[in-house]
Amino acid sequence: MLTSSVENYLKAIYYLQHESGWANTSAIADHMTVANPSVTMMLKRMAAMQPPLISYTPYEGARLTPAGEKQALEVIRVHRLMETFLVRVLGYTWDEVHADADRLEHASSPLLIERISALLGDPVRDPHGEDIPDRNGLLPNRSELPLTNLIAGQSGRITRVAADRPEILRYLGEIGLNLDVTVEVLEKAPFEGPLTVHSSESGSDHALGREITNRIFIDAAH
Amino acid sequence: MLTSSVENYLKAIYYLQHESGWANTSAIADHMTVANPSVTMMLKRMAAMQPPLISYTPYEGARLTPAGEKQALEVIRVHRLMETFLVRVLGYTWDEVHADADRLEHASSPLLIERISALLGDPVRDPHGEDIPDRNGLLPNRSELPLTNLIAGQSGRITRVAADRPEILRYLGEIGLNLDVTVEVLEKAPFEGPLTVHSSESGSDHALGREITNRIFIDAAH
DNA sequence: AACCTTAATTAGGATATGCTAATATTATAC
DNA sequence: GTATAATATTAGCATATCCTAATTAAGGTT
Repeated sequence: MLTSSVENYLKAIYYLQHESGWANTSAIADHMTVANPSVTMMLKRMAAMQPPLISYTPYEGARLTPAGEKQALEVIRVHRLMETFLVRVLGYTWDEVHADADRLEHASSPLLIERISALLGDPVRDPHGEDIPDRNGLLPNRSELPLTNLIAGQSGRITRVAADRPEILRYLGEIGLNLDVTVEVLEKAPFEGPLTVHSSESGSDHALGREITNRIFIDAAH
Repeated sequence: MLTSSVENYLKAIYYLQHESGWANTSAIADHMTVANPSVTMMLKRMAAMQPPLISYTPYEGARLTPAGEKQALEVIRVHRLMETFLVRVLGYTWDEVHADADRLEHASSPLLIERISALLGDPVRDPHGEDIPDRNGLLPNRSELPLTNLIAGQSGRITRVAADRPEILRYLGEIGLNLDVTVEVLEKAPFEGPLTVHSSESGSDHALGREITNRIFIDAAH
């Protein structure tokens, strides 16, 4: 069985690899709030495991092997199931779930995971709209685009909010930007400036910087 | 914050102290399936903590300080809440809960604990009939006696089953010896021999050794 | 092509937890 | 009251994970 630490590295590498195709030492260190040498050590260990979880090229970085990706998807499945459970069963808000899910994900037996999934009706989306891998690690293909990509006058349904900081999630919830809400872009300031959007839920308008609108995703199926 | 390891030692010391008034090195080592020297080391560390969790006398053993007892009761509270949750919400049987609760108890935030307790209606008894300490670590006083102490012809309600091994719990469940079931002692063999008991739940009779009947408790309020 | 910057690695150490083998202490038995 | 058995501790070592400081490698500049 993998240690929690290894599971956390797997998650980090998975995310970085899916953002930029490659996970280098500093990026992992940043993502995990850990010093660089700790990452180097761990990458070597993970590459030396039987079977190897990553392939590692010094001075370049790491990529998940198929075995590593399978494990990473399992951890992500549990994390997202836990977040869903915390919101749906225990009444957490979407900004409260992350830290607790992070701990629970390392303390879950296969039985617990199955029971939680069944209790929730085998959910496919967590409280932030992230896909929940199924038992086999399969993710649905979705078509969505960042809110930033809409032009003024366009509107769409929020399918995912990939904000990492709880404060941002709380703020978005407060101004009515929740999952499945329809938003309309009223104005898009030039020079990479903010977007002014209207929430159908709250009925109010708000200006949002692009660091945020890049992380709010809209159904592209229209 | 305490590590899981320290939390486990606290639990072990608490149990041993309540069984025999004192927790010595070997007993702790046995209870935790760990080598003796590991225990000695840990006891020293726990006695040196600020505030000390135990008082430790070399070659004698350990006792919880008030601070240690408070922490131990908190861990036990979480453990028993988790067991209750696993049974009531996730449909575990009483023999399946222990290992999972053992891991979850170390991964629970204060918020999680409060929410679970509230969801369950602040339960006071876990699936084995063990008392759940309240938020302040207080335990109700109960009057109960081991099934062994009944004489032939007496009957009573099962209030607690302190069997540690899951196989025993499973067996007891199968023959209808569950919490709150009324049992009658039909026969009590001499020379510390087995008791033959009748379960009102299953309607069947079974002979049980005293290692088991010592761990089944009956309401003494009658 | 030598130089500099940035990023990554190695060197050396710390902490928490476990182990086995060797030693010391306490308790028991004559 | 000494010898022995049972129990506990110390010594020495291992692993997983983290750290800081020093060194090395890679990539871009002149």
